[in-house]
Amino acid sequence: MKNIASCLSCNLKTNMFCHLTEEQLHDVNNTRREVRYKAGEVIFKTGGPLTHMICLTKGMVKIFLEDPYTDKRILLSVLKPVELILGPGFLVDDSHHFTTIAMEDTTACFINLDEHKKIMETNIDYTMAILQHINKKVIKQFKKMQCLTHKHTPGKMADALLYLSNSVYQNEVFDTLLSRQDLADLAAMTKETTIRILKEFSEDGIVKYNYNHFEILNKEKLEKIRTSG
Amino acid sequence: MKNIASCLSCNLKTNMFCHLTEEQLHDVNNTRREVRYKAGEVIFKTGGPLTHMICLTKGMVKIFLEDPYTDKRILLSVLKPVELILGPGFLVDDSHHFTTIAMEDTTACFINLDEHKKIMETNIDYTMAILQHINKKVIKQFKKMQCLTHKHTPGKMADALLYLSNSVYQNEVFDTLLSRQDLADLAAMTKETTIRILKEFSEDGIVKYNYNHFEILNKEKLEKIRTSG
DNA sequence: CTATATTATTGATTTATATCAATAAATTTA
DNA sequence: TAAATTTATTGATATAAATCAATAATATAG
Repeated sequence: MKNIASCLSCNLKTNMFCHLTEEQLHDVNNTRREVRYKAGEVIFKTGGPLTHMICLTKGMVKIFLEDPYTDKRILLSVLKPVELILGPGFLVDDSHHFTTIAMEDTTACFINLDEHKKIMETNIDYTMAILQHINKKVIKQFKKMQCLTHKHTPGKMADALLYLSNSVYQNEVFDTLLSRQDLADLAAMTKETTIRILKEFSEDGIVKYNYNHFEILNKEKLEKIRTSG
Repeated sequence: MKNIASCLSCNLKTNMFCHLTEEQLHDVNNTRREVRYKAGEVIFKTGGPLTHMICLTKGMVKIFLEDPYTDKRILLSVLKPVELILGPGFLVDDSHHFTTIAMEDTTACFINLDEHKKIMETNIDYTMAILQHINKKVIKQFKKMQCLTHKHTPGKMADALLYLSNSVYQNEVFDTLLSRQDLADLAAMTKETTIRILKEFSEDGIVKYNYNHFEILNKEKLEKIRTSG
């Protein structure tokens, strides 16, 4: 936590990197590559080789699970700066298990996983922070899995909207870069059903929207729909 | 890997513990508690305090995700000895996020998480093995999530049967302690649908079963059903 | 060894949601 | 700016799977 200033200086503002020594931070800073993406561009692709983790320093990205056989996808999460993206293939099969796509102009800092592993081996605070980061994701996944398998479409859509409002945009009013199909993939349903449920929510005065502009008008009701399912 | 003999001596046969020094293994061995369970008894309960991890040394257990509001559950996995069970609440909120239930006479070795953390802090090989263990689980979860959200009931049931045959019982012929409701929870459907699909599989000569005795007759066809979905 | 409770099975019905098809709006390209 | 393409919306229909209800089989308790 001591070297937050240094973290800021290299745009690696994650809590993670604040566990590094000045020397380690220097090493990371020297070996990292900054890559810029435009909206829609793929950063990581499922099945591809996992050689780096990224620190997202600018722009939002969307994380998809993809089925290689069907073209069905689950929108797992929407991530915003500053966030560390390290796939579960690390230490397992060195391949990507999700696809990462830039939603807008995005800057990602690529950090070599050999370098990362070397640091883990000598910096236990950092390693524990990584482990904590992973465990937090697992807990979220558990909740998502329960939501998607047990709730009906209104409950799933309520959950999706509350996720966007609470966790992503952190505002009751937000403009999203997600398409209707993305929203559908987030809530695991078809785009047609997404549209119909949004309309219902609108008619019930729960949300107000126009294209990609959304306003959560009645959060309590939305939470109720999420809970009751 | 050097001290496999010592691992065996204390029944902690997981690869994990083979990374420990003699001294660390000794410490674990001295602080661990061996607990015996009967069929149906709860080992960990969702929401309960996470103070220990367990090393399952005898008997199979089932791992459930539980929804506190509805009584719907997902049977996440069936674990058999020797397996380490460490919930994602570790380093996060120190609470259980899944429920662990003994399926038969079971022996579990409780290892204090403070002790465990202490060892992690001084033994990087062990820590990396833990991280690998967690990442492997995450990859499995991703697959499960995709299966449960996108496949139809025959595909989900095929997946469940192949999981039991390939990963749990490691045999085309097996007797399971899982009830029809458990199978339903494994494949995220109702028990009635489970029964109907099993019957269909039986009529098509894909599986043969009688109560809890199952035989996979046509694995290729079952795999095809899983894939096509 | 019967009575009771639990689990498994089957059938009839309902319902949620996907699919299909057509149109409308918005965005991109020429 | 118009044409073409993509994305969004609406409606009609089909269908998968849940729910409800009843019976059968098995396990447990008295």
